[in-house]
Amino acid sequence: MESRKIYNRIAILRKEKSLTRNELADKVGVNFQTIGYLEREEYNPSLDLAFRISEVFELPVDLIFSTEPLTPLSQLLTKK
Amino acid sequence: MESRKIYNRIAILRKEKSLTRNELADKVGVNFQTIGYLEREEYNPSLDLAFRISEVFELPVDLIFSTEPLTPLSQLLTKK
DNA sequence: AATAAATATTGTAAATACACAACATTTAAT
DNA sequence: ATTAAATGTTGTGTATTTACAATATTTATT
Repeated sequence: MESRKIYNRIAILRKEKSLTRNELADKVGVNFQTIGYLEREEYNPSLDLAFRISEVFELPVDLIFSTEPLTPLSQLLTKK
Repeated sequence: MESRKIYNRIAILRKEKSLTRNELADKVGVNFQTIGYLEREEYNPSLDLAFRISEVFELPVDLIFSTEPLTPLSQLLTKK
């Protein structure tokens, strides 16, 4: 199908919680190197993995992942 | 990682719009048989495909897909 | 500056997603 | 009841996701 690249906020969200990739990987249930691949956006997560990450961060999938390059989360909070 | 099964509302949403699988497949940009696989939940879509479907239906990913078996959408609209 | 911890890179292998084809079955329309 | 359209089933092939290992590089800590 020629899959589009999906952008994500994993690295920022992980740092907000002061987690290492290893720690996040444990919570999510994947290899720590998989977190690396995702943060570098070298490949897209499966839908299940996206959901696992969304559960760990307690945020909807659409807030963490996007088909468009991501602006900093803080920017989303400003009035306009 | 042992991927969990993801449930979805594709069939209902498609029927609400009176689309055939072929028509939905065209909009989404996949083979019509892929829509079949997804509706039967025989495999999970990639994250990109989930986003494409979410774009076609103009609904967030989390409303269409879930790690839990899905209740009818109508039920979501009732007070309680 | 030396060390340790974290992250990046490269490579191999397995599982899953997706395309596509051919045929069977079900559903809808006349 | 026929026919046509839609959906299901089975199978093969390719691409992508993930695991894991080994080593290199970067960043933090002392």
